[in-house]
Amino acid sequence: MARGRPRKCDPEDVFDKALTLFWKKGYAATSMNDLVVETGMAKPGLYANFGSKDDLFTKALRHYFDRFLSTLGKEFAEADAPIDVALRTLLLGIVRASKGDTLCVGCFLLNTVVETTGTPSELRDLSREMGERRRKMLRDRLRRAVLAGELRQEANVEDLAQFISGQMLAIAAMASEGADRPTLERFAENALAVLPLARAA
Amino acid sequence: MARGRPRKCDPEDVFDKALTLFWKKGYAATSMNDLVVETGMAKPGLYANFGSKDDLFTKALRHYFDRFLSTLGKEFAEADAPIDVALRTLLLGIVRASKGDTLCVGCFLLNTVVETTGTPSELRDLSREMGERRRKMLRDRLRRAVLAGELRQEANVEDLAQFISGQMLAIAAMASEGADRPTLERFAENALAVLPLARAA
DNA sequence: CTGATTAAATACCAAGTGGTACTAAATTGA
DNA sequence: TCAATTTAGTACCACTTGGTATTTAATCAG
Repeated sequence: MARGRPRKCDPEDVFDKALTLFWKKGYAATSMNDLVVETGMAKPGLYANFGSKDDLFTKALRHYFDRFLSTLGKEFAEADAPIDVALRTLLLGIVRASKGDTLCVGCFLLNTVVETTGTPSELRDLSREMGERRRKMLRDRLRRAVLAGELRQEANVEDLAQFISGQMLAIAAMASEGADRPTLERFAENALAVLPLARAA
Repeated sequence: MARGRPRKCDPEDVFDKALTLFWKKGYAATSMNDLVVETGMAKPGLYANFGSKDDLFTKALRHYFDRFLSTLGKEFAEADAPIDVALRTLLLGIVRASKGDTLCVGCFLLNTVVETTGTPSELRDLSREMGERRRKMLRDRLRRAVLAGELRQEANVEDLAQFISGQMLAIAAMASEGADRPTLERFAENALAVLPLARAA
């Protein structure tokens, strides 16, 4: 096994570094040369392993979003915690992800959605679709909470999901604006303060 | 007066069109050639009138923000309306600005703050400073409301301003995600629902 | 009509863009 | 030792980038 010249770089490492750079600089501002410097893999290697710049970016965004779904998302959607606890965990998780110590600042998905708003493209469609999946995750969980009697029967699940989705975006945007972590955590708490209005008596 | 060859394009029109294009596509994805096509002014004319690409973008962003301050901002900061009415007017104004019929989608300032997060630059500093001015405007008005007895004496003006600032960003982000106007309006109403918690008894 | 003045338009520059053909190196199995 | 195989690395491609020098056109004061 492993015939031929051995690899210099682990493609997974390269992929992670590429994702990080795209996250930091965005699609347009990141050149293939930047990626070569950052990852240590020469250009033909990048194309052989990941396809075009567009392909690589798309894969990176998908990976980023899948990771969100399988960690914070899964925890939120599946855990048995009461709805208010689940929502608090989710928002504080977003704070941690948006302003981690070692990671990038902000949200890769929001960055992409903003960068691609102006012109129709597959990337724009993809990033918007991810937003829709996020809202669906919220709706499903909130609906469960209504059925479980945690939220009022008349609670507007659609609007509530949109509201929480907006708070997630707000946290990422404020992180990009330079807000520090305590500020974001207080914001999350204040955002959760509307919840009692929907809670069952 | 008006010696020399007459202008083909009104520089103000050119500037407006440049602002619109930067708003739609962002800094990196907009080339000087795009601007030439969009504005109808040849490249040397652009440089003569507005300086470098960076200069032109900076001027456009400043103009955009000044316009916000002198319309929605002024109305919010100076009008005598009760605080809840003023906040509703502000948020619904943001909805209108983020999803107008003829204008661009989203917020030019948010777009810039997001695009420039990853790397230090004057543009990053400028856009963050504008965010800070927006929060200061909110703090000042909220403090007035506290003094006027409209909000509880112990209300945390700092946090409340940050909360409203976040809602403004959320609206712009959701507009970029493709949300329609009624959705954004319902979001604004829900965001305002936290206000009673701070209102004086 | 002339010369000064202002702006438009063309052409151009070096550097960088996404992407690829080709060569050189390093390993394994026979 | 020698192909076969797989990767790394160099060099290159046509095209676009931000930015400018230069020429041409259009106006007005005298």
